[in-house]
Amino acid sequence: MQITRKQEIISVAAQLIKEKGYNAVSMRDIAIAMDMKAASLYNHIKGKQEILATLIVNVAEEFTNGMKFILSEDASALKKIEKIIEIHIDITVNYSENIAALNNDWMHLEGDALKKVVQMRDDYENNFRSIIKKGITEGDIQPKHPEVILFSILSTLRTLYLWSEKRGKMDVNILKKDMVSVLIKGIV
Amino acid sequence: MQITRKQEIISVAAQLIKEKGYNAVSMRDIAIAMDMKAASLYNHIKGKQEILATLIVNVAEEFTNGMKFILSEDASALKKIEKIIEIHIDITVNYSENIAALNNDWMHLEGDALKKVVQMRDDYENNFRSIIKKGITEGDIQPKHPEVILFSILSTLRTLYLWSEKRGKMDVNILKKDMVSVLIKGIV
DNA sequence: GTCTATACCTAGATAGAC
DNA sequence: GTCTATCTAGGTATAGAC
Repeated sequence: MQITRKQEIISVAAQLIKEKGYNAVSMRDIAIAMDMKAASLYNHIKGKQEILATLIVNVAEEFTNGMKFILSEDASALKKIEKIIEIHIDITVNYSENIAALNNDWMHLEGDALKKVVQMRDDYENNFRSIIKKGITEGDIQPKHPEVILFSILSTLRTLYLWSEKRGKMDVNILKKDMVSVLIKGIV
Repeated sequence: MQITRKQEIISVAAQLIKEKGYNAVSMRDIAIAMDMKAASLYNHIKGKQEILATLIVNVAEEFTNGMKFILSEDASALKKIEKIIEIHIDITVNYSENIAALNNDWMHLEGDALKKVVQMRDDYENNFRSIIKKGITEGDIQPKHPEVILFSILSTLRTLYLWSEKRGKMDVNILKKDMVSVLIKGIV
């Protein structure tokens, strides 16, 4: 698997989009970072939208596949939540720029890509919510409002990408262990 | 305190910026939402930057004042963290659009406003970090990596604004109670 | 205080030479 | 595959009439 010029462009663009947001990055900015002219980009990609759609759909599918795997396993609700946390950390390590785009620029997607991503996101949240509710009825999880639990865990996991710089300083497995502990058992 | 036309413009712009982001909202968009022409906006504001700076600096100062109050109080680290959670919820209820701008568009600030906001943010995080560390040395808080604790709580609190629509369905005090419980004691 | 008109710039994208 | 040149649309902002 060698890197194509197209992948290179998308990768360079991803960095810029993570830092400034989709609308603040121009095709000329991307071209400068690639050391070429903006017009030349169009020999490799159809347009700016294709970059955004590729970044977001790719990582959204990672999460969807991860959730599919978790649902297929026979485990307690609590174990499944732990697994969700670990999957988020793993995906964040490999796709931090894509996650930034997914979090911050999904609303700038157009057409079918927008519909698809919104649908995947809804499905993901619904599956997560069901696992939490199951954990509550089974007595493994505190009977707090499920939305509060869902939201507090998910908001932490979704913004993990902001840590991608600091990540080098901390081993991924230690991060997983501490993060699982803090999110599940709290801090006291 | 009657609402000036300037405040009205900033308020209308804040809604749009929350939904689409600063760079995706044009002066023409704001003018249409105000039912006037773009040129007329300039009789009330200096430019688009002023809108962003007002939104972000105002809410950043709320957090700074909240933290100042907490630091002045004589309470345990754990009580102070509870208070921080409550303050975030209170500010989110009143400034959800401003928080969206602070979270997503702070990097589009220019000049002194940018410097000021970044400084306030750093100070806030440092104060929060110190409280967590104090709680750990005093034995009130689990000896997990302080950055993990800081990050997991703060990321949840910072994205609370995404709940502003659902908020109506849930009483603020119940939300506070559950959120404090989930973030402090965990979910098990 | 709002309007029309417009200046000036930068955006995404295409055409066609090399 | 990359370039120069260019098109068209839309951006922020100003000038000046009313």
